Amino acid sequence: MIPSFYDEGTLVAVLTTQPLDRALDYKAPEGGCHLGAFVEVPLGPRKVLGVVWGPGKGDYDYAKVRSMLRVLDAAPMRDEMRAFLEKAAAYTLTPMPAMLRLATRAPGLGDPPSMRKVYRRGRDEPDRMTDARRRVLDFLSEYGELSFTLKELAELSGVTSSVIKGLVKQGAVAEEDSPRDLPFPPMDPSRPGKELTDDQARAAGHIAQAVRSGAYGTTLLRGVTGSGKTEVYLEAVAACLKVGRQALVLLPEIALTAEFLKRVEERFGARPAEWHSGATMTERRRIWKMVGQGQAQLVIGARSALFLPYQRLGLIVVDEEHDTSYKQEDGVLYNARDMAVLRASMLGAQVVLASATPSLESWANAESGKYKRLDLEARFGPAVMPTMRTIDMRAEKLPSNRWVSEELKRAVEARLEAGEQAMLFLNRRGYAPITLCRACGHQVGCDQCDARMVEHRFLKRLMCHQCGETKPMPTVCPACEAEDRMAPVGPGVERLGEEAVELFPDARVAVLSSDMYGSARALKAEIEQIAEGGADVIIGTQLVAKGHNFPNLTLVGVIDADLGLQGSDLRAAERTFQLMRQVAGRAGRAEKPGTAMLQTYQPEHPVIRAILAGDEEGFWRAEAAQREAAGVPPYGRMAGIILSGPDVAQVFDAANALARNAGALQRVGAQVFGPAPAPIARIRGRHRVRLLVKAGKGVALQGAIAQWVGQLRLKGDLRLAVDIDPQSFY
DNA sequence: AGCACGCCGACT
DNA sequence: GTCGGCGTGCTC
Repeated sequence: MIPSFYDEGTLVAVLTTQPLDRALDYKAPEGGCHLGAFVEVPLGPRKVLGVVWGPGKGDYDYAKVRSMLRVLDAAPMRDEMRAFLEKAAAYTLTPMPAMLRLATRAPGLGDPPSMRKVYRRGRDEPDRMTDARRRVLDFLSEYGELSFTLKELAELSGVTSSVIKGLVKQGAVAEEDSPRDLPFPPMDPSRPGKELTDDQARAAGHIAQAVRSGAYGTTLLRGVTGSGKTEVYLEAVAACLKVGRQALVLLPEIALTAEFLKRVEERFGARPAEWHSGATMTERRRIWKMVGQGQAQLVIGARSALFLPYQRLGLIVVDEEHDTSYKQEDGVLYNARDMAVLRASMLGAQVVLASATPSLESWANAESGKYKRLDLEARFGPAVMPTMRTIDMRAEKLPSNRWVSEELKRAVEARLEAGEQAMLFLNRRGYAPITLCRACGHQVGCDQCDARMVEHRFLKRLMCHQCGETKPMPTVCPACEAEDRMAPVGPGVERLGEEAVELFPDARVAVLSSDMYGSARALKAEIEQIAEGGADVIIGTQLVAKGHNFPNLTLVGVIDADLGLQGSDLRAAERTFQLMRQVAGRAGRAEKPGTAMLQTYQPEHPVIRAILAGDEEGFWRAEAAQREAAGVPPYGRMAGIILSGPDVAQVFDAANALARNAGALQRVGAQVFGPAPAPIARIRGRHRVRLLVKAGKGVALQGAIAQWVGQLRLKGDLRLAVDIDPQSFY
């Protein structure tokens, strides 16, 4: 049993956020410290953040052991959280300090509560009354005990701050210190939610019951768009709040919309804590501290909200669980969906994985009985699903630089006449994916990466989608120096927008792409404005497929349904299936029935056929059989090892050396493939080489990999990253 | 991550 | 002779 308190001078192991490979011993400070305490410790000439991780190891020259500087003013990290971080680190092969950094992503963690001055009605009357003074006092009387900041009060009562200062001096206005980080308003789980259908009520009841049991469990909640998934899991949230535990709803970053938050606020009568990348430092600190004190009952957030210091978490909802953005692709490589299940299992909490189109992993876990599965029927019966059909592009004779088939064009025109919205979906940002020299055939590439530069006419530049590098559009070919022969080839959403303007001259055309708006906030505002009728034809990329409601949208045209079917990615078919289903689900979400048209060169492809037939189970079964036969996830295990460095030969040498000495892997029956250039062989000037590891389902892969890569001494600027359960094969 | 130490080439 | 490049190792 580890003691939970250490007296002054005791030897204690402290884990810091510095990239050291283990915890360091320190002496407990004056007044002692708790296990899990957030502390400041000296490290060389610096002061760094750390957490008391356990008793000291005592294997370091005692004379050199230094004393901790201070215990920070934050609730100590709970045993459960420390154990979770350790397990997550072991699973993802992430060094502990990097793991700890994920859990301390809030500024001013150790600062004493930040205070600010607030003002309310004081006891005394001013010696002389003036118009301005009257306005201030009337305003304050009206709001009773409420207090305001100086700026608020001055603005709201229409005076300058000097008037208020004057009143403070005379005691007519009271000035007080109040903590800047306020608790979140309590949620009211007993407010009535939306009325549920029998089907929904049954599903909600199941999950609520599980939440009340206080045990771990995972439920896959499957339901098409409009089937009321959100209402159902909000009932589970209500049940969780009622038993006094905290709840977390994870969403893909882009789905964290004002519309969604409004629904939550309506359900619980107050705004939850919102944790997302756009949050200010002040907001982050407030959420981190309040979650830790149990004064934020409900958190709605993107994947990193999983690492907040919850005190008594009872439920984690992972909405759109199949979404690829749950997999962090740089830095710490973790899948928030899997980590949510891990954390819940350690806490005795429930997980709800919600999706219209679950990932094959979750589908298989439900099949095998690891997860419970609940299916929701569409609220208004099957009629709400759009009519879907393919347009065989092999039969189309489109002029060059045209991508909208005659049939799709006519369908859009029909919607415009009916005063409804149509969407053209193309998963390619920018104007044209290729910029080609008509004289010599040269394609403009990025100087730093092995990727083609994509023309963004909106930005008036070429952009590399790997590293974000931009350069001006060349007028002279960089290879053969021919003048004015550079031409855009292929469609991007911007170019499709131009075509739409020509095809539908009277329609208002809007192009929605993540790079066309300065901020996520501006983009969301634009999407909402369009959903309310601000455009007739919507041209969009991937991001429009994510959970936005367009009530007047009745037609979706998928310009290139084949994008993503090809390629070496083992999840390509699954992705295309999910994306097509979701895009199709955009149409006819409200009362109006919708149509989805898929332009394809492969109308016979099994994925396209499964989409058309609406035969989801059939698709999953076929895909599962294929993966099982190939021994790939979820029926086998995979890991990627990416070595990168500035010198190709050096990177390859290291990768070859690693591949040759794979004894640790062979002993567990795992296979190594490669080295091969990673699909994107160069990013930001660094060459990337990849090894793929494939193993059977029961293999203890992490241990073997750790042992294997541990033998490699990385020289110079060489980096090695292990990606357990790689999602993207790029 | 920072920062010091130290071992080789270009300069005063 | 000595200044400074950045490869290597250490921080309790």
